[in-house]
Amino acid sequence: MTKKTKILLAEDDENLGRLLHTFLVNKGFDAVLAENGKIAFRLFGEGDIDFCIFDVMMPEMDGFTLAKEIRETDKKVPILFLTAKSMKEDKLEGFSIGADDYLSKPFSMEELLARITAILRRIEPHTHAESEVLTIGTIKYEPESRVLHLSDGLKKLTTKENELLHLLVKNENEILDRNATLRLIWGDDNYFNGRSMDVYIAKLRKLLKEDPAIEIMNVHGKGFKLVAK
Amino acid sequence: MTKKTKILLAEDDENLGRLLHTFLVNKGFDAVLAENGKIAFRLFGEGDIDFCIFDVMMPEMDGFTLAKEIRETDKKVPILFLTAKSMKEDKLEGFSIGADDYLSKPFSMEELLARITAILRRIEPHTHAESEVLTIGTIKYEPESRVLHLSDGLKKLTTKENELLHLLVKNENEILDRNATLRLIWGDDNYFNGRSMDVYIAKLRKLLKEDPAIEIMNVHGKGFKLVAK
DNA sequence: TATCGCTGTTAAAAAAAGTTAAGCCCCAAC
DNA sequence: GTTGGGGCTTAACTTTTTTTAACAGCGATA
Repeated sequence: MTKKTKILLAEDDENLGRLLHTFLVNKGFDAVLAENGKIAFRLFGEGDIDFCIFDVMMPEMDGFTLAKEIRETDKKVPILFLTAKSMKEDKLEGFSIGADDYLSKPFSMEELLARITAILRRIEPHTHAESEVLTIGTIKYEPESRVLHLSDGLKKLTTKENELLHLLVKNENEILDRNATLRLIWGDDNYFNGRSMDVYIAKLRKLLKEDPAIEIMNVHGKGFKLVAK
Repeated sequence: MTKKTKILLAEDDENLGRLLHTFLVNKGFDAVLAENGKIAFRLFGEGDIDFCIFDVMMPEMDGFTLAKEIRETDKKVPILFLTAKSMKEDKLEGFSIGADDYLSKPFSMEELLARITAILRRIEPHTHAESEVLTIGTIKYEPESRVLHLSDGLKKLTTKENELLHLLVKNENEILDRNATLRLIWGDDNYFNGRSMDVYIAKLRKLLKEDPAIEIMNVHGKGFKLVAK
């Protein structure tokens, strides 16, 4: 049994939001509805989102800004924008951010479904995570169940350990921006959260120490980078 | 080891061109710089180009004409345009030709890099990890893991040491422009960053001292040049 | 050769990150 | 309601990395 595709839906119009949510759940998706961009960003940080549908115009944080923030730490998750009308400017801006598709209101539910399935089909099959098992060097890691397979048994990670490690692994060999990570996991990139993050980096290094090929390296003033030779 | 992505860069502004070229090479791409559209077109005919970045306004042959010519024989190679300012007309014309993205000057290097990787991700599943081992004289150097193999053991380089050395090695026997390097690594070519760079040059000289054939020589008023006799 | 800007070098200061432990808060068990 | 443990944050201290300062030497140019 494969895991359901989890869709993050950001729509401020209450009626449309509920309608979409119900439709998606009916079609077999696991959908979460956020009423504005800020809430959506927080939800993205928590859950394991497979797909995004963002209304462009929303209060608090618009769809484009939201997408930009998310792209700081996740370069792959598909994003589909909903625009109020056929706006060429918006389309251009959206595609440059890394949008996967567009839908101009009004649209039919069937059309939306067609776009979603089309995007999901052309993405690597393993991307819709079905209790995925990742590999860090020689160590197995299951982000869903927050378990690390160490030589002396299983290690159950805490929420923060898991969120940080998952981000590092997803961005393997790339710099994980310090402030973007803080905003995503801690909600704010202030000094103390930064120190907290450093403490977690130390924890993770200790856990991953058993494979000497794994290194969480610091990039001074920028962030951290996970490399496994 | 995977083949590097070869980028054709057409930019008539010499400073920007070199900066872009250096940046792209530093980021692990195989980049070729053309100073106008005609030269770029000839280069495209010779090498097998994986990616194009064209300035819209250039002498001899502008970016759009160049793209049209190339699209005659190649419908797939990604093309990213650089526009002088946010020009809506140009954007529309470019997309109709088959542009993949746009960037309006001024833009940040990081933004450019983000766009390129976003497009490459769409085109083909791409492998980023390539653990290259470079050689400076008799000294082995691994820029990815920031390690220098010295006679008295491994030396882990700091972020800045590594960035600077990597640039020097990639430009071996060529002058590494002082200001371009400063903008690339330090983000700004002001006086203090310049002094900081000089300090790092001194550090690197000390590290590489064990091979007398290696020299980081100064080119007064221009920059530095790494030579290994 | 006098001068001024550029570079070489070392040391001190400042900023960022590594580490360990103490403190706090929430929640569940008693 | 109290207690205790787990998880996270804050604190304190250390180390590393980077920047700034200070001074000496060098190079081009008048």
